Amino acid sequence: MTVRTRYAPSPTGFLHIGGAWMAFFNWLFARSSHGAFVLRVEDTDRARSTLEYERAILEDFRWLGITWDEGPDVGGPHGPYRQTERMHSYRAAADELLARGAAYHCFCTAGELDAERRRAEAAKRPYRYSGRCRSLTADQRAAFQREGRRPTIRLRLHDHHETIVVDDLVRGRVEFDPEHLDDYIIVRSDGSPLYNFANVVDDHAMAITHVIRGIEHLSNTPKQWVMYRALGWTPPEVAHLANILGADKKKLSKRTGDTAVRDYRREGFLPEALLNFFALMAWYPEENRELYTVQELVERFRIKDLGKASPVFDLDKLTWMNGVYMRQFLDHSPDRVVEACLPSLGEAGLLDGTPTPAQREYIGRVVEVLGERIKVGRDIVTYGDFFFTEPVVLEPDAARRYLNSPEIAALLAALRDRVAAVPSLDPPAAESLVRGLAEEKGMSAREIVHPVRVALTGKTVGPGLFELMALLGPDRAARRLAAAADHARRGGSPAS
RNA sequence: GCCCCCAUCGUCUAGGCCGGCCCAGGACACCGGUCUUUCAAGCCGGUAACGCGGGUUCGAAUCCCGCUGGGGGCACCA
Repeated sequence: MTVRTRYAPSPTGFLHIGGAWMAFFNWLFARSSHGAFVLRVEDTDRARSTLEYERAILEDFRWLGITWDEGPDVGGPHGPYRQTERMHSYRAAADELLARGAAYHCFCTAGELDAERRRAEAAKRPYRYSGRCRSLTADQRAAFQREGRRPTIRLRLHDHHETIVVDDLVRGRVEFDPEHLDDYIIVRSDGSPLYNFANVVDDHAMAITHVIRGIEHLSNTPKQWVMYRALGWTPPEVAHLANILGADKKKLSKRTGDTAVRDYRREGFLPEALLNFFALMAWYPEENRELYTVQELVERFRIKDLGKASPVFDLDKLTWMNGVYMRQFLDHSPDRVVEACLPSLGEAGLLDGTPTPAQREYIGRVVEVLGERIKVGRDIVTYGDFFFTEPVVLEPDAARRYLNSPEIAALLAALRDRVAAVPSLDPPAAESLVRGLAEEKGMSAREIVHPVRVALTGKTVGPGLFELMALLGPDRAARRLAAAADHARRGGSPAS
């Protein structure tokens, strides 16, 4: 049997970390068993669904490297892949259910049902549909029809008395007493299908064999199982995963951090790191190891080894992991690091639009100088903004501490003259200029390095001083040293 | 209210099916030290957990029961 999995996003927003995580395991399972991964768009909620969101979600998946074999854009043998385009099959399945007597028309209005529900709540009884429309006569139906009532369609669970067993691939056998289920609505009065119905019909039509989904669906599963049976279909294998929690142990929300995949992309996280991290939130392939390539994950994945508890999204660990990948890319494909830094540069106003080849080259050199300091793309701004600003912005504390005396001013001015006198600078040249000056003045390198660093970068922390001087070049370095000398001469107070 | 799921360091987890190798291992974070012009990275070291209560057993993180805590479901939402 060929494994076929799916992820079914609703295009009502950007791709959420939780959704991407769930999709990832479905994808991983399909790939590890040489099966197919299907993307199905659940857009029956027409008020909130848009094509823009659909496109954005697809783009985020593509960026992550989660590829689909069938979907709304590429089509496939079981299409179409948007629920709004599949209304005919829901209609057909509903008719089939009606014909078999496994479903019936319900003429109760929303208001009437609401009243029923409220009564149950007031009596502290669990609400179950009363079943008033379960066995209407033709006359009664006609009467309701004449009143102008438009019926919904309900699945008949009433006759089902056996225990419903869900064999969850990660949780094992879970039993449900059918007495707690009621005849639930599968088609609205306007003829559109509800989630539990469309989902079953589509999974069957698309020959889905395995579904990995959120635990919130575990309680829905028995309802779906009854429908599969009524239709004479075989349900897929299922595995339910607990949801990702935020640092506050509550459901991941904007309050505790970014929730959209796109936010992480913008901040300069790498898809490789994200995928590796995703895996670890529910599954450790081997003991004592946390770094895996996607290929290794695909080779090792076993659905049974998935964890049952709710993982907390640990941003610190993701950041560490991203740093590991950044350092690897620094060696063999530094362009990937540059790529990850671009959005942050744009957002910080340090880069306008798409970089020219020359700008890209320069950014590449900045990345090289910043080196392993860049754990996330945005670090290029926190550590290296001065490579892109003119004049440099002095951090007040740093200037007060290191650019505060006439002696410093003289020192910086002296270095400025030496820097201005050379045609070009490479790191060794920069080093000998600085160390040479220190020696002549009888100072330690340390004493001169700090003020110079602040003069050139505005900060007390950053990349190696000589590398940074070389990249800045004699002109810019000289200008900054002169400005800083002025600043120091005034005793560290800002220019008026 | 009813039903379902879950429970090892602050966090992610290994181990639990086949009880002794676990006075619980790794990683992130944190704290020291080292390297060093700063920061980061690296290296060395450290703090830190089996939710509670009963069983079963010579022996329980591991098996059983109860409790507590957390999460989810009970829609003409998905």
